[in-house]
Amino acid sequence: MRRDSRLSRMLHVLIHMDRHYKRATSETISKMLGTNAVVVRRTMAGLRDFGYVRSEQGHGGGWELARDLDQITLLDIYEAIGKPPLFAIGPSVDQPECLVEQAVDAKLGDALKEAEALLLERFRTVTIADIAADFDRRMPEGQCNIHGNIHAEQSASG
Amino acid sequence: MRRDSRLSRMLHVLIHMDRHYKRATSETISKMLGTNAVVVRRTMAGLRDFGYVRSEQGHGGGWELARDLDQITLLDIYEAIGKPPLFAIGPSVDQPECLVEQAVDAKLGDALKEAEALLLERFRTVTIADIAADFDRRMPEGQCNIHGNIHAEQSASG
DNA sequence: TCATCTGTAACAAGATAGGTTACGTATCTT
DNA sequence: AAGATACGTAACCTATCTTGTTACAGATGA
Repeated sequence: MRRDSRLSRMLHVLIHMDRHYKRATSETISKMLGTNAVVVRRTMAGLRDFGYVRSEQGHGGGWELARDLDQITLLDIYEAIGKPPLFAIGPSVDQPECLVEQAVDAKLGDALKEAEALLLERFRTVTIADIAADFDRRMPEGQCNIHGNIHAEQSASG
Repeated sequence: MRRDSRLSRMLHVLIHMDRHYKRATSETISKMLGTNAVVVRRTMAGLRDFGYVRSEQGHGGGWELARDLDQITLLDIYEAIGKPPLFAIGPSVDQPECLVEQAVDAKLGDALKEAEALLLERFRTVTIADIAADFDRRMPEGQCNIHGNIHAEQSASG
């Protein structure tokens, strides 16, 4: 299985929604992400449940932001997509009876917990608006439209 | 697939080899780990290549430690098993042309790199002997034999 | 009524660690 | 020399999880 890219994808989408779309259909978003509309609905369902976006059914419907980007942290989105596992490594069994194995897992678990705490702390203190600001700094003048067109073209060709 | 448990398993084995066996066959080790002899050979091949263990073929052969446990760090073993991915999350594509996506991945990548650096630093400063010492502290007096018998029984029943 | 959207179920694809079988080769014992 | 014991490795299957895809039901607006 490839690595879980839901967090990255959702951040990507939310910034585009803020900058380039007032309301976007799952189809439009799927073109942005290079994926499928069902995948978009599936992943964004969590964000809707947590109140970060709204969805409207039927003709003229789609997705829109329900909160300003400076009011949403990476941790919020991580939780909204269901707090998927952060680490690819771990113990072999959950509750080993072997005391050596317990000692190994405890030591390894300590290191992982530390790293996880650091990662989640970063997630907690970074808002999506912070990332959008990074984008503004990266973007050469007048590149906004060109950039927007990347996705527009994908949308047209799809 | 469940999480990669090779690091945990190898640490577990090395401590047992130090404490309970001077030389162990893949079959014996596989019983310890609740797995298969081929899996053991496959995983321990990396440790052999890095000089942490030796293997002897043929009658009377098996695996033995080639270095003291206080001379092997968790980082050593992590590298010996091929530095498998530490994180289960990551970007969707490797080199996105979208500048928003680049900004997202950069910010996310910074947080992940920090967490990875912390984790590897812990791996670097902890020796397997440190874990074995933790085991000694956990182990009530006289439990060593009982503990050893857990694996001995598994070996006998297999 | 019909086209447009979301909501979901169901299932296939892809990736990777782990499990299993099979067989080659080395080594010790007899 | 023969046989038993063990490692080395290829080949293939399994399990698990994200992602991709198809199909269809329900909601909404023209």
